[in-house]
This record gives sequence, C-alpha cells and structure tokens, in this order.
Amino acid sequence: MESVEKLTHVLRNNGMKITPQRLMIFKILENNTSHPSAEEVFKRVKKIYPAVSFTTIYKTLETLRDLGEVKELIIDEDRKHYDPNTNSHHHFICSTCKKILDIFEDFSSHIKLPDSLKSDYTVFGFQISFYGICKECG
Amino acid sequence: MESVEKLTHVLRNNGMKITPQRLMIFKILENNTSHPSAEEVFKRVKKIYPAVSFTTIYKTLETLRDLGEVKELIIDEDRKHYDPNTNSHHHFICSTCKKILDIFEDFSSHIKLPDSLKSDYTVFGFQISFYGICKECG
DNA sequence: CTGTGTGCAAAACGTTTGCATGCCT
DNA sequence: AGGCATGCAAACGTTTTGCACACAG
Repeated sequence: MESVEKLTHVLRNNGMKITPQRLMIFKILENNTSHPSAEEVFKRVKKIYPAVSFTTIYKTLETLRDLGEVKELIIDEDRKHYDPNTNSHHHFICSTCKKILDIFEDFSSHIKLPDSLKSDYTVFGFQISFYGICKECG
Repeated sequence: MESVEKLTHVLRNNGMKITPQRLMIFKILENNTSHPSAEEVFKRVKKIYPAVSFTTIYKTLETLRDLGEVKELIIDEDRKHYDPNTNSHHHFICSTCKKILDIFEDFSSHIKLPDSLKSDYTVFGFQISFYGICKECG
C-alpha cells in the first residue's frame, strides 16, 4: 500500500533526507505482501545497490516503523518481519515453510474484549494469527 | 493447568528423567498465568534451588514445548514467553508494561478463514492478540 | 551400569550502537 | 554549511551448543 512517493513525502515532512539507499528500500516495500525480514530487504536492495549496508536497512526500517509506515510483525520466532500494509489485517502462518499470508476479512464486529475487562483495559486493536499448513506444504 | 504430576508422567512416558531441577520448574509452571520468560523461570527456580543453571531452564522449556506441554509465545519482541496453559485462549498485551493477560472468551464460531482460502489452507488454530493499555498503565 | 540431564563456557544469532565519514538539502 | 544518513566494526541480549561430569532409572 505504501508508495515510494508517500514514503518520500512523509520522511521529508519530518525533516529527514531522501537517499538512494532509502529510495531502493521504499521501492522494495512498495506493494510488497511477502512480509520480508530485514535480511530479505537487504538482499533485494543489494542486488540493485550493492554498496548498501545492513545497518542502513535496519535503521531505515526502524525509522519507518517509528513513523507508522511499516508494521513490525512479531510472529516468527527467528526474526522480525516487516509489513508495508499498515491497515488492519490478519495473517496465516504456515507451520512448515513459515510463509506469512494476508487475511483481509474484517472480524472487528465479532471480536471484543469480555465486558468484565472493558472498563479497565483500553484496546487499540487486535491481530489474529492463523496457524496451519499451506497448499504447497500440505 | 499443567500439574507437576502430569508433567512428571509425560516425561517418564517418553523415557525422560525426573530431576530435582525439573520438578522445581514444573512447580513454578503449575497454574502459572504470568507468561514468564525463561529468565523469569530461572530467577524463581534459583530462589528455591540456587545451583540451577540457565542452560537447564532453557533445555527443559524446550523439552516441554516439544512435548506440547507448554506454549511458546512469540508476542514480545524482546524475549520468548512460556504459557503452561495449552488450551486455546487469547492474549491482551499492554503496550506500556508489556504485561500479558489471558482472554478466555471463545471466538471460534466467528473466526474462520475466508471461503476462497479454505480449500487450500488447513487451519489448526488461531490466536488473537489484543493491543492496548492496562489499568495500571492507563 | 547406561544413558539422559546438568552446567560451564563459548558460540551463534539477529539486532543495535558508537563513531568517523559522506552527502542531501 | 549544517545536520541527518551511511557503513564499518564492535557490542548487545537472548538463545543454543559442545563437552565433561553427575545422577536417575
């Protein structure tokens, strides 16, 4: 969902600079539904901009996360994944290949905190993780 | 939910040995709803059995996870948490203090994969994470 | 007695940080 | 020119592993 143009504007509006490295990262995140890890972003950027460093990838992803432009997914025990789609949606995780699939169904009308907790706990949102086996691994 | 007796039997049935260290770990997990990290388990075991090592805690939690007797929660970006309640339930995570609260509401009748995916993806279960602020932090 | 469990130290892993340099604006 | 960004290397915190010894069965 995030376009290179949007990310460029957001960074500029926050007094940040647009570098070739960042543009490559933006390009790889644009319309990306593969939930890449930092390393996957690094590898893909490296192909078109070999001089890039891992540090830059990490720092840029951290920046985008802090600006709310990517969501950091804590789903995989091995590493963090990044999702440029910041709209509320859910995920299916294949137990075998660890692939993460988007689920866009809107469950919000059915998912509420029990009444007994509503007064004491403020919910900003929720996230459903489905666990199972995908068609390639089944 | 897991009792010391049950865990003892499960391990024995799998040809594993019951050591004083393991018994202490079982005791701390029994009816524990605080979702401790390995370090928290370590600290609590150390109080009653000071000679215990971190390695033993890790290895025993790994064993229990492999036997399906504890659930490893990948919710907190900083560390893994362990939940001796292996029945399906959900969690509320306070964004401020990182506390994890159990939510026992049964949403299963409402939460299904979209029809378009049902044929290709086999779902074993799902887990809802609510994000918000708890009463102590609000 | 046999083999599993323990515990130390060290490795491994993803991630973060300090700092000198580079470059966008 | 000024300040944010980059990139290297080193630090970090959690988790895992190799190995010698201990002990449960």
